[in-house]
Amino acid sequence: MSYAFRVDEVAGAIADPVRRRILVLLRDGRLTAGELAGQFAISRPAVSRHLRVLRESGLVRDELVGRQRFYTLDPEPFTELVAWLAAFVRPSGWEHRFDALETEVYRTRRERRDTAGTSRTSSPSSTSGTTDREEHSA
Amino acid sequence: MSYAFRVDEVAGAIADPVRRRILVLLRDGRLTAGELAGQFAISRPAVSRHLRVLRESGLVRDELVGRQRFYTLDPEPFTELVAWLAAFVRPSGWEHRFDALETEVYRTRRERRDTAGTSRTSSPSSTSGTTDREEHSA
DNA sequence: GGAAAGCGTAACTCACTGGTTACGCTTTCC
DNA sequence: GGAAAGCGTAACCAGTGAGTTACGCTTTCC
Repeated sequence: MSYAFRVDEVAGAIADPVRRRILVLLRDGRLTAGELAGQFAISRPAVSRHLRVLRESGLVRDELVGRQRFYTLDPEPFTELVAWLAAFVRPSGWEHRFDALETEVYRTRRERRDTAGTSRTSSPSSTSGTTDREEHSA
Repeated sequence: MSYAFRVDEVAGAIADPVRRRILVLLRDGRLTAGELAGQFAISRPAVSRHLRVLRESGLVRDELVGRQRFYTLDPEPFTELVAWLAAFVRPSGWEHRFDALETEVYRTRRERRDTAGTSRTSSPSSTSGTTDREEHSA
């Protein structure tokens, strides 16, 4: 028990390249909806909806300031997903170490708060690779 | 640079509840396609295609034995995804620790090999939750 | 050798997702 | 007060993804 409840939403949110790039952009500090949209070739409403998905999955938080809306990362869902993944990677007895990490993360999260940026540029990423199976095509 | 290349495929694969449950089932040891399909209410070909997605994302490996096909977990993509996620969670300077963990994981992975199971039962999981945003609906 | 078991694939349907344009609401500024 | 800025939402459309049934191939077993 414990983890693996919002995993569905969080994994789904992360599964999109645009949303992943939004998250990466937000890693350096908070940005407005307009600043984020400016980084993409797609329309502003499209980005707006991606932001909604990220909001609903809890990965970002929004704050309305005047007529602009600032978006910030919320590391908690990341932690949850990592926790779920850890069960597939841990050598058994891993979770203890993870919990320790989690504690530390929560601590330093506050320290990182209010470290806001304004406008920055970016660089695209994300590629794909092909796989071939062992026994399958043999 | 380093990680974040197969992230798209892996995240997409994990975003589906059926596939996640397959992974959970496989955590206790290898299972045949039929044994896996037997755990779901959906048709066998549907499960078969989920298995293909998991194969192509590298999360599982298959081995043909006679007329049955055994599926096994491959922890490596999990590790890659965790590495990508770590950048959002780490207190800075985290990656070193992660690399250490990764090393350890690879070591113990081999030890876990050949620990095959045959037939088991299961229990469903996965739920969802609603979120409400701070400033948004205010 | 032929029936049955075990799986994957093909063809098709239906729902969802991501994109676009049009629009409306709130805040700023002259 | 009215124009412009900043964003979200609605309505619509095309592509994708997950499910189904039908089918074909290989291996086992009598």
